[in-house]
Amino acid sequence: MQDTDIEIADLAKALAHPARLRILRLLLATPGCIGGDIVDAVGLAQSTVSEHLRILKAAGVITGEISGPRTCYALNPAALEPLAEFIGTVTAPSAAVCCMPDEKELS
Amino acid sequence: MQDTDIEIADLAKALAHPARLRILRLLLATPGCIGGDIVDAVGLAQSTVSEHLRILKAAGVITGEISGPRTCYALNPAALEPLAEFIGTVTAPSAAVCCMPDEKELS
DNA sequence: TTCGTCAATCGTCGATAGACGATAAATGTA
DNA sequence: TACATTTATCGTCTATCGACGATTGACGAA
Repeated sequence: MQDTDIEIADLAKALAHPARLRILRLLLATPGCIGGDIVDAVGLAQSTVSEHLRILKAAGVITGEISGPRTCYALNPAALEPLAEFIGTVTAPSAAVCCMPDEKELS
Repeated sequence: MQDTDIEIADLAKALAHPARLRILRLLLATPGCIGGDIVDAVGLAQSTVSEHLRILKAAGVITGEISGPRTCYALNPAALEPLAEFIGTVTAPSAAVCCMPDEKELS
């Protein structure tokens, strides 16, 4: 259980910064893959953005493969699974696996 | 969008520590509410646990009301909503609001 | 009132995170 | 080859995190 908790904590840590959330939103909104456009979008220094990308990549949330002179970043949503499961466990009182639009509104 | 991101980042930060995840699991597994039992369960110093509880409470993830000489902690799952929504947005490629067990396995 | 218990706060310490500029490495192009 | 572009890494600085012991405050019990 504590191994899992460390993994989940690391995932949460990867999401625990507005700049990284912004990067994920960018990758989500961009059909292809983007490289240095991220730097302009988040408004931080190139080295800082590179560090955030490294953290996200280390957590497995994104993938980055070198494509010529630039790097192609893409989302890897599956990596968030453990964290999503934990939150689901906490938010779902006891029942409701899925597909149960009962009195719990899901906005 | 960045206000929301800051809020989500703060929530993620609250989850970004194994001890805090452990506390949440304890609160989830405990029917009533518990006080200092948490200290024994997580195996850290009382002041350290109190600090973790303060962080969770500041994020709104738990509530703590004083009940006589001790404090009664309880989960507040609704506070995780923004984070859950973000993760849902990322993990759901584009369609599939819910109730669509297609080729994406949901373990 | 006095004591014991429980939780919060304070002060301190080392470790980590976050930001930046400067530099280096890789690659396509002139 | 030489150059421009793009990204990663390094070094440095400040701020925050995480842990602890010690102290304080609140409350019930003797």
